[in-house]
Amino acid sequence: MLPITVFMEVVRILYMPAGTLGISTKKAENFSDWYVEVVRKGEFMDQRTPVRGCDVFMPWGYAIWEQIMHYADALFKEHGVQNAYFPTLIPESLLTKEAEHFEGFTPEVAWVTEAGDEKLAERLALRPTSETIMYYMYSQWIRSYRDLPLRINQWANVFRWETKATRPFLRSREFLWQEGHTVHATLDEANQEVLDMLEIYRKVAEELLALPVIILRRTESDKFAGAYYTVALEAFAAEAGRVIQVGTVHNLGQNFSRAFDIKFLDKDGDEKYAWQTSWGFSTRFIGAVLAVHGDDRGAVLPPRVAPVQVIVIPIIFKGKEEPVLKAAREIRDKLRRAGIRAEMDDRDDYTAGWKFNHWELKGVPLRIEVGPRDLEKNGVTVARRDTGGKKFVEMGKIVEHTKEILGEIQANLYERAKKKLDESIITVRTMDEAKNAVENKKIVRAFWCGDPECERKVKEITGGAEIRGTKFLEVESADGENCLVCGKEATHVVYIAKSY
RNA sequence: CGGGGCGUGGCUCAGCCCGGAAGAGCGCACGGUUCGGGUCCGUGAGGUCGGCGGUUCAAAUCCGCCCGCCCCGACCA
Repeated sequence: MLPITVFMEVVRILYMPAGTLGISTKKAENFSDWYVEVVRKGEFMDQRTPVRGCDVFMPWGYAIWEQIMHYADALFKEHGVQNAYFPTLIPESLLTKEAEHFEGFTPEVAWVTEAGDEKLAERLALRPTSETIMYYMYSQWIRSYRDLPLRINQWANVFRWETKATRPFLRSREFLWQEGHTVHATLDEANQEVLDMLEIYRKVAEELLALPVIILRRTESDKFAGAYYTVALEAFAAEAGRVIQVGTVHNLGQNFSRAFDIKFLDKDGDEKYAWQTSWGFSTRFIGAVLAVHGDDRGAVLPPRVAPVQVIVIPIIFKGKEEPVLKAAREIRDKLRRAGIRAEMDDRDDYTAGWKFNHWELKGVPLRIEVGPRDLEKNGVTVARRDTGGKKFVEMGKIVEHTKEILGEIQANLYERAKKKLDESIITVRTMDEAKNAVENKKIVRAFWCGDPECERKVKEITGGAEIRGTKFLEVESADGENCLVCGKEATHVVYIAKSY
């Protein structure tokens, strides 16, 4: 049984024309090419648009975003967050109000300068983020401590006019995201909000998307422009040796409330500036899912986020169509009634083998093959995407079995990625070791004195890797250790990696 | 912004050096055949050869300028 399967697989690969069908690049050999191919052949995104970096989220890619929105939105609302929508256009005078914020964003802001024949009196920015427009409104809404906490989220598009080459989902000029903006009476509350949001983001990453993350507090030089401090969640594309920031939570302190005059009358009768947080994740999450879980056959979607969890494929033989189609339809319907997102591919212009490959490219977690041979034995063949394993399942146990396997796949994808992440973190004490580890696609764990000059040297010496920050939820001690750059007493345990 | 490479049907590319009727594979349409890992056969549609200018009887091919894209550097929420 096994040797025949292996033999067939070898034959299949040998005769597969290069570059036309399936994924022609190996993930481990050329990650960048592999990634772009997965995105395109899986029909997640189309970059052949008239404006570079403003790409199309195709139905299959957008459906994943819908799943993410659905899941996260429920958690937000449970936490007391309300959705609203603010304008896309932000006048320059508003964007410049918080100096550090503006300086950070100005290199990548796209501007509207004309309308009809008229040149605008003031140019308008296509929002790169919405702190300024939202806080302009907040200052008009907030008067008393009774108005707090205020928690508003918006699902929106934003523009960041990157000069650098774009990568589908991971870096583009227009993308979709959610941005939450909260206002609190005290710093303690704002700090607690940061913790609460990190936990929600962790759930989205780890529990929905099966993406293990490291949660790091950004260095001063790397924090959000205008923030008091920034914490980010990093996923890890092992084959690329790069971390992917999939979510970020900022404690804004009072920087924006002072710039935008967000004041409230507190219980004690004193007028005070508010404490704020903002947090966001974007469609980059989708890129991280593809990059982390995908394999040499295409995308591998975690069941909880897969738009289609089970694809039922009837194996049609001439003259025997009816029983097979009928059984396939019944199985699909039964799965749907059990709350499973199931579809049937009964197109008669594609062969079964073609469909297997097609749905594997798209990353559907489970495939159920219904053919005459299966029906004779009163069952179906079930193939899982993560391991490639096939199994015969009796007709009466399909729903139960499907539920079980989908759960196993979800867990397996997380465990697999978690193992790769953990094994990739290497503690080093010298720059030579750090450089070497980065070149070997590792995440460096090292000790640092806190000097920005040493931070700059890390990037220079490693050829682009940066200090991504220190662990936020757990304290790691640097006692007795020395800075990997200057050798002085270390004060931080930091993580260093190349990133997307 | 500096260095290198590339622009030819939807996709991947050949043709260019050495000027002489725009090609292949895949995809697409139609007909048949097949369907348990990208079936096979036939017919067909589809291209301002990135743009402008020059040389020439004749330019995808040679020359100049411009535009776009990719890679390597510098910069970067």
